Amino acid sequence: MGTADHTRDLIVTRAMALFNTKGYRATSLSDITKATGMTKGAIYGHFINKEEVAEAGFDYAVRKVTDTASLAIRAASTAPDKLRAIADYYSDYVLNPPIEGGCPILNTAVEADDDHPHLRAKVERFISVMRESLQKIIHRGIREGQIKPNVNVEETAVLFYAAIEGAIMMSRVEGDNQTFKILQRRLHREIDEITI
Amino acid sequence: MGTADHTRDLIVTRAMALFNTKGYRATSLSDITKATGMTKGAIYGHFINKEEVAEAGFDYAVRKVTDTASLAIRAASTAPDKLRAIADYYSDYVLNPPIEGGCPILNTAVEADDDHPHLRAKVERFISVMRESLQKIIHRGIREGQIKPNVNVEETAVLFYAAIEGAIMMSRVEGDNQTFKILQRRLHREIDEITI
DNA sequence: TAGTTGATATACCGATCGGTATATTTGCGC
DNA sequence: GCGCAAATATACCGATCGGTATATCAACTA
Repeated sequence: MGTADHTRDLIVTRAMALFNTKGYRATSLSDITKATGMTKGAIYGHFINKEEVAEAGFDYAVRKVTDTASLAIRAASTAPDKLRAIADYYSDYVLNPPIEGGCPILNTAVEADDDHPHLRAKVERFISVMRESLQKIIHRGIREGQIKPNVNVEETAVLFYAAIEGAIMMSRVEGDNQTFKILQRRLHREIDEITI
Repeated sequence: MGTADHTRDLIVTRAMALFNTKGYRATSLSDITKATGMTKGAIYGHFINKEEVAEAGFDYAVRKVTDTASLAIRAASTAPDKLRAIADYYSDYVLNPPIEGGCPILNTAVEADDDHPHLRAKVERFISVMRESLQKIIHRGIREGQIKPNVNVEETAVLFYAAIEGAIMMSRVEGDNQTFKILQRRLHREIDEITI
């Protein structure tokens, strides 16, 4: 305990790539054994069932998305620049997602909203965190005189994140990021308009 | 032939409700037999395999969404009113979707982008039609002096549809349409701003 | 009413599913 | 090197999967 369990990490990362590409339901235990080079015995030595692998996989995905995103956000100093950094981060994300298979939030949200209540709750929590992060950036921008004070913070945060996730869906179906690039330009324009 | 095949329609509509709720992969033939009250023999008398049921189901879903949406759009006379009608249509759509289980475009896009190339292509085609419809409305609004001529048509269409689909995803995960209502207000505000 | 045809029901197939019980291997304290 | 415990591998389970072959049924024609 406490020290890193490399086998468990290997299973989680490889399995999550499969879950995020094919879906949780469509990924079988034997898919995971092939991808990891391990056997069922090894996997069930670390997890009680497939569902636990899925939840650990989603936690790992959230950690990875959060880490890479907040790195990009922190690199920008002003609120408008942070918002631009988010739009740009997701623009790259479409074809080079941190987890193979696209956006794990979007994918998990769609697959888990009926079955898999634990996963659904985790997605809901992430979306809430994301919205609050966006709102904090905008609020701080207003407080520090970088963003116009009449901006509706809640609406802007929802518009940003909803549009980003929707455009990811569109771009992945289309197989390129042209659509996302169009949205990216529109978000930049939006940011310019609310910047003082 | 030529005349309506009620049995086939029954299978398609009941199956699509399942596909849209649980997913294509997670819906088994025996789920479909239970939902329709028919047996495998009847189903395979009308379809060569499960994939064909899925494609017929998606076609039906697209027809239904298109029909109900264009009804709402046509009821509005000016371009800004048509855009408002679309935002309002989808606001109701979140909790009372025309097909049980949410937005079939979003659900199918996420599930089909790796496997199911035919479904993926159908989704891509619908998204393209939707974008063009939005662009036509805006273009016509500009031509008829209802919408400001400096509006970027392509960007606005992508922003609208992406934000709507993203907000549907968010709202369904959250189990209510509060988030979509916020987006709806933001879209109305956007429409007001581009209206002459 | 007998025969025919298309629709539906039943019974069955091999494959694969998630999961488990048991065997084997690995690595470490001594 | 020995013994033990944890990690991993193997073999197997019942259930269910999509699909098919065959049997039964319903409706219509002659």
